[in-house]
Amino acid sequence: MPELPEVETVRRDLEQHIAHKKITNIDVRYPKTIHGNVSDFLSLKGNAIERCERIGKLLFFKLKKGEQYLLIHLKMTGKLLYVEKGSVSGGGHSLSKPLQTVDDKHTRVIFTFADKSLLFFHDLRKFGYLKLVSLEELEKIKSKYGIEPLTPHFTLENFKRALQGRKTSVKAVLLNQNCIAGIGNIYVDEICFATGILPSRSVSKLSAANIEALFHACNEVIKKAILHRGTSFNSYVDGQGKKGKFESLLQVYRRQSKPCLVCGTLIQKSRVAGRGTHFCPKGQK
DNA sequence: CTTTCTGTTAGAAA
DNA sequence: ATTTCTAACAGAAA
Repeated sequence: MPELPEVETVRRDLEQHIAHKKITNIDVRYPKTIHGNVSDFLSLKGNAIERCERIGKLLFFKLKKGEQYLLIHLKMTGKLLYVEKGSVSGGGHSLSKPLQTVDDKHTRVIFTFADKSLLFFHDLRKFGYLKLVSLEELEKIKSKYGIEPLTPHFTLENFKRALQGRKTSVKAVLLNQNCIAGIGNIYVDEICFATGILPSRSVSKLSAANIEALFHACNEVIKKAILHRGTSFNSYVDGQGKKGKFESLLQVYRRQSKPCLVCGTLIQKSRVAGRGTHFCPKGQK
């Protein structure tokens, strides 16, 4: 679930549910999920979450005390699930719908808040991490991120600059978080499809019009995906059990061997920038 | 059974 | 400096 629209959806939900809550307990089931010193991490007990923020695909919670920040990266399979007080106990039926998404086996960390609500960090593949950092460390991390769609810095001028002098493919640049932040493998294919540009095309061979089209498609595709709460294959489910709705709106991703929704030509799949890549051989050049 | 693939990215190798 | 490849891990699919 982990591209910008999905992480933003999670951020908004968490902001609603856990902002201003005091952390009363932390259960670290899998210590390697915590980057840095685990004992230091446990010092979060007694602190409170002030607000939930995000840059690119990285979530971070500002803490009330100590100018500290809790970074959370979901990587491939990380999920954050908020569960209301009472929903989790007993193994009952009526109130336990969220429980179905919290299979205990892959739960790595559990936060308990003062009102007895819970936040589960669940991560099958164990690539995701939680890390406590200072403001200084946070700023250093943020400074490495490229421009992000739908933010004030994401201007056509800056977009051109981000692509300037690159010798690699369009796909590699759009996936490079240091150039452009937040785009992952699903949306990069969707953006390329929307612009009629092959993901494998060299950035150096793009026309001015191509660059402008890509710039607009980044904003439009990401905006639309956020509107639909992202794409869920098996991923994000909120406290009410709602999944993302963008999957049915995907134009090319995972549509190999199916007819192009524009021209009917069969969508092809290949490997570009080391990733599975979907495109229409007729509509994309 | 084995092999390949999967939404990410840090770090090594080229 | 930039680009490409691999490893980290688990499980589904072929």
